Amino acid sequence: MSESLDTYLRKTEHETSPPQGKQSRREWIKEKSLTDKLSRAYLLSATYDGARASAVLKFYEPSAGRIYHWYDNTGHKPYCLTSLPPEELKKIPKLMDNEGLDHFERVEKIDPFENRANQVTKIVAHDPLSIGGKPTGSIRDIIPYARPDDPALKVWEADIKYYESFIYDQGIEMGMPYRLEGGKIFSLEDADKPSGRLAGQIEEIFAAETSEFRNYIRKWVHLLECPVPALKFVALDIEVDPSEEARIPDPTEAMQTVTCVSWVTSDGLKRVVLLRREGVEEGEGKLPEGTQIKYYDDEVELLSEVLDILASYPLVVTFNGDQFDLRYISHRAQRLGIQRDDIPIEMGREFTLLTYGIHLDLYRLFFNRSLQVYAFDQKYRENTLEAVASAILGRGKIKFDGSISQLPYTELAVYCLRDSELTYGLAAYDDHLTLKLTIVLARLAKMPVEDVIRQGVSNWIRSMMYAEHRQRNILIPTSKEILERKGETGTHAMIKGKKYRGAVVIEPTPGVNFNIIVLDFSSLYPSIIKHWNLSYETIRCPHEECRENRIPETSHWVCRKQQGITSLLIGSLKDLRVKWYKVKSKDETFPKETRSWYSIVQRTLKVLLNASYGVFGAEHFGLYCPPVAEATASIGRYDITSTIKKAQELGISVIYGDTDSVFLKSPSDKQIQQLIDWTKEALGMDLDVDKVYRYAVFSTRKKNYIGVYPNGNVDIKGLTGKKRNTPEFLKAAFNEMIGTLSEVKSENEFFEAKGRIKGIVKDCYTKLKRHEYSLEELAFTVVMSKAISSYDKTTPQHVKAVKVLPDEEQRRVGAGSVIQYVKTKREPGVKLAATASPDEIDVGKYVEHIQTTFKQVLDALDISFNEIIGISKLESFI
DNA sequence: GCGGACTGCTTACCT
DNA sequence: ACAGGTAAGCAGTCCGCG
Repeated sequence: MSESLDTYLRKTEHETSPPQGKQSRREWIKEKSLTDKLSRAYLLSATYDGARASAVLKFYEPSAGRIYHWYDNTGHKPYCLTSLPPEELKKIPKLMDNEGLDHFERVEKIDPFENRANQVTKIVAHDPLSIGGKPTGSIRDIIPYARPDDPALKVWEADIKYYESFIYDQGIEMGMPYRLEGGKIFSLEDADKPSGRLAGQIEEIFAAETSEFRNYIRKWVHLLECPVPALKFVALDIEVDPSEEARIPDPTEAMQTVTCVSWVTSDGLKRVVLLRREGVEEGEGKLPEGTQIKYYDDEVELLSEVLDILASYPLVVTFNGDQFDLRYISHRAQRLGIQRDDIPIEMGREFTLLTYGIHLDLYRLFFNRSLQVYAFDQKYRENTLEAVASAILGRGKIKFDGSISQLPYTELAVYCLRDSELTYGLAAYDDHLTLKLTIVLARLAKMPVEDVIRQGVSNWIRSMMYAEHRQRNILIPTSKEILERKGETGTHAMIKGKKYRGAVVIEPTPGVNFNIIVLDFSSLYPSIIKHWNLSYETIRCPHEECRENRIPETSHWVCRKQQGITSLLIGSLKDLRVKWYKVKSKDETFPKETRSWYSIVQRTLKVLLNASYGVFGAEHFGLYCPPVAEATASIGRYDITSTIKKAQELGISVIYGDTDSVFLKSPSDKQIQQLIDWTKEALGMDLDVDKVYRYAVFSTRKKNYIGVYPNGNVDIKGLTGKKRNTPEFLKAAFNEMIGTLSEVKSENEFFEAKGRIKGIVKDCYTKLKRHEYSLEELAFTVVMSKAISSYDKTTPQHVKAVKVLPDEEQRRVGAGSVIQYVKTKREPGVKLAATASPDEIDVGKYVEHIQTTFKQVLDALDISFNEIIGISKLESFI
């Protein structure tokens, strides 16, 4: 063992490998991770251990920075539910002969549709796979097969992962602190109750709500007020010799040598290990100060050190480690003869997990669309380490020319270490925002952090709702059952192929308008879900007397007798966000750390709330219920249309509106207040002043406008000049025009501004004609959303540009690649920017692009594009 | 054989 | 594997045109 390795192993305070020859490392890890006493440890993960046939919880103990495993000893077992009584089940030989079957139990469950208790049979098994998951002979498949003609036969809750079932049944609080003693775990809820003053304040805010609603608020507050400890973690990255072909190494084959591995830890260590190879030069790369570097002659020894790290850190963070780094390490180690049982990596089909600690693949987290948009404010557009890190950390990967196999040692080390540093930065920046956000989601979704990071918003909401059902002893219905009872949709979508009609967009009034007030319904859809008691069980409820409680513009009605689960869950989360976390995150009387925590909480809630309506219209969602989605959208249309009508009655002119907003032209304070009061009274909805524009510019196009704030800041929505595929020369000219507009303070100043804008457009046109723009400036930048071969219906321009490349170069362009191309005169009309020359450019096409980009604004200013161009044509003659 | 009207595909955006 | 609505540009098809 090297000296430097010894240094950091002392820091981790426990050994990483078993005594020589005693037992396999994975078994040894499991034993070493057991404890019978912990005063405070945070539950981060759960899984199922097949060998021990029980659920395992993984706790993080902050003072030692260690993970401890707790094996369930409560006797909880996998099960599913069925409508068949035990005596009928006993008549099914295949079931009775099933080796996994343990026993039957008669249990009472509340039927969510009828809201009454029912007897069902619980089929308990020895192991999860016997319930469902075996290719043939799983219990969940045997039962319906045995009774094919029985339409009333039902099997429920058979497709929930076992550890999820365990979490839900036991009310396990993911992400929360626990005490462990005498083999039992105890929630530390009393120690973490918000201070009396705070709890009192929150109680006061919700005093008018029902006691059921207030109970939900208390549950959320308990989960969301509890702080997150500092986490010890390592970020890791590997490099592989691409050797002969310049293809991406295959992690399941793992044919190529691992040449370099680097890692950066939360306790300040930076280390690079390199493999000595023939003909590689030392190099002149400069590693950051304090970086440890070690050369190995033997790849097995190098990998052993890496496996030690993976066996000793509680949290391992990678960027694409699921698909590449950890997978490659595992297969490579096996290929080189290391025993499978000595590799502390657990491989699934899509995930790669760790035997000891927890692996978080940040690629999957940053790839999540909901988080990208709502948690990270669309700061990055592509899902590469380079793009995400540059946007968030302001620092990108190391660039070099040629192949990675040609890099000298120190250059390779610097390159590899940078990737680890960036990955580390993505986990650590902004006071560990990424990790905290993950833990908040784990608490709300009742899901292990590893699953949170790898799954989408529909699974978070599914898990949150399933847990709620189990806690209230409500039977979780199957998707099929919901669909049969509640049916499909009835409205007609505007877009072909969509299931139902969505939001309305108001035709804008073209032109420039000063003093624009934008009002919007705060959290429109969650508010509707709360106010209208929407949920899969309450919509189209079985009660005759509820049928008159109609949803506008649809044939749906909603229950008046029973409070809907979705309505309660989403309603309480929404109110808590709006009335507590959002306001208090800006309250200067709170300490800075509290405000920053509140800001993370409110952003996380926003992610969940924004998706809460959409999931009901998503077929793969566990509680898919199209009428709920359709009703929500329909009420939204009703609310905004009647608000606009009311505004007009009040004498306010409405310039524009989209989904949940109305743009009003110079309304008086009194008029605004009247409208707000009316929506509260008539619709039960909160309408707020969202933005005030000094002036706004509209063309005839929807979802297209410029809004200038009193301080000169500018909102640009939907305009071509802002889109990321627009060539730089157009973006630059467009921004120049925006700069001019931001300085306009009154209608009088517009005259001069128009003159300057004409100048900007004309200048852009002239420069184009004179070939003064470089190819980079002229390039369109388009993301290829799928593999080249999948473009079988049409061949878009960016694909055309790639298709002229030789095959081996084409193969390197896959889904997610960014293509830069210019438009050329000769067939096929496009060429990659890097391969084109300035004289091939199709100037005429580019003039059309100048026109569309600026027309969106010129129209509103009453300026004609041709007039501008005409002038310049005249000048070019002189 | 060619051009205009049309539909469909694709990307990027808005709420 | 949240949803639907809009803009823009191009690809591909159909039809009329003696």
